[in-house]
Amino acid sequence: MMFPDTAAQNGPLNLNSKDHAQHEHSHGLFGPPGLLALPEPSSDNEGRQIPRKKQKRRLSREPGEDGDDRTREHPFIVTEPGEVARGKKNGLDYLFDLYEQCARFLDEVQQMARERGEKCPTKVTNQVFRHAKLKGASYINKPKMRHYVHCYALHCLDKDKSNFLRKQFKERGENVGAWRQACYFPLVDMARDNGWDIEGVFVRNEKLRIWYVPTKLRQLCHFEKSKDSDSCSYE
Amino acid sequence: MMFPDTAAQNGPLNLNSKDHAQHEHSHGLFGPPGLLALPEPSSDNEGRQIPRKKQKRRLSREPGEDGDDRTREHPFIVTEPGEVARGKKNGLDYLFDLYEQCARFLDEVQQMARERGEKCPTKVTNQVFRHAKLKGASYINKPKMRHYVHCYALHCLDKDKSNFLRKQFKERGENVGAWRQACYFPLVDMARDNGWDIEGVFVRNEKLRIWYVPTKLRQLCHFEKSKDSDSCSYE
DNA sequence: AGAAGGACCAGTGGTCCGTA
DNA sequence: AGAAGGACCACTGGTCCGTA
Repeated sequence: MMFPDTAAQNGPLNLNSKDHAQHEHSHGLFGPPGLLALPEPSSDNEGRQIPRKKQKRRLSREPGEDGDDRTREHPFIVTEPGEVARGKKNGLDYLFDLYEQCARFLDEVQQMARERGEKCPTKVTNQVFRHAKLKGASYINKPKMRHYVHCYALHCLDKDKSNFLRKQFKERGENVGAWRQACYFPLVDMARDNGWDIEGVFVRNEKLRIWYVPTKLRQLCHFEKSKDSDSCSYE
Repeated sequence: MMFPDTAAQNGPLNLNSKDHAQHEHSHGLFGPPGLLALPEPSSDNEGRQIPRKKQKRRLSREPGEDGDDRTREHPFIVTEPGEVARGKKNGLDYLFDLYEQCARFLDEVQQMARERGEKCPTKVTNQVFRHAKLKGASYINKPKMRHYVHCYALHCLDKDKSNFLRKQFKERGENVGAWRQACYFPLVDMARDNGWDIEGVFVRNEKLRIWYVPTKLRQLCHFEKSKDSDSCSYE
């Protein structure tokens, strides 16, 4: 498949450093203008638009459209480690595996960026989610992954506590939302033990490094911290 | 000056962790909903909008407006180290000082972010430029700073070569644009010496770390690299 | 002509809320 | 009701080009 308009018509690719090895700064730099002109980047840049005109998003599906009928993912339920969710449900091991998949997709995006000399993301960005979708992982999406990041964080940072929490909440018959809320608190404790540097807690962990610290978690840490120092000043 | 609408009406600040110190996970977590509700962040967030409705930018100044007549900064000329530009010109020492000022403004922004528990920028972002303007440094702006980043980079990474280039280009009577172009090549050489990791070259330098690698420089490195490996495969 | 910077814009991080 | 995720939006990084 060819797109003549994008494939051809690159500006002059005269990087002009054939004599770049010669001594000092005589890089043929004083030639004609257009000297440092660079060709367009490869252009098949992971589905990103080539610019020109904001696109309109279509609103909800018209009834009567063909519709490839992508049904939603099954909701998560609280499962203990190793337990497979039965019925139209997904378990937490599966949830955490999604995070590992994202890490792999990020690796691929980084690899591609490096090959192309483009800036290389260090985090799971929109680009990574786009790439995942393109690679067929349609079950991965940004709101979901962001929603449970801190649960994954606990899983990475203290597997025992994470596993214990899962068992506990499963026994009590709590729903996913309750378990998710509960995951914040052990993390706040860990932040306290690390001088309230929750960012650092994330960055220092090999697997967590690539995930943004969730706003709510950062705020929780902030308020706990100010409470701590308040009571301190009354001692 | 008070803005009652923004200052009052914060949501319920029931972080509700008064019993946070008690054993294990009984953090009062099973109380009423709204439990993890957090108050609005401090809101005087460096001129950022409080959301709701995209704002229109005014186009160029109507003739006949009062106009505080902020004239443009004087253009830069190539000066040698220590030389003060005369006439309506600015010298390169002044240019480089602008970068140091930005670093200080970034420090301030980081300090504020940490106090407020907000995410803390590691680079000179829009927020930093906004802060600089707010603090009266109206002579600092993003396009200018981005334009000369690689010149500052050379100044940071190899002061001798940078100074030499300045003297050389001043002698030859070259204009700022020519000097600016010339600054790319020593940097490409440095990238080569560092396995083409220009990102790393920036990040490893204390002062450069906070500046984004300019697109053009990254591209230059990329094309030089592919040229190198091409000729290598023919040996 | 050479240069400074207001203004623009594709895309991002973040998350609300119509949906199932 | 609880949960999944399309869609939205303030803002960002990036830089063009009307301006002086």
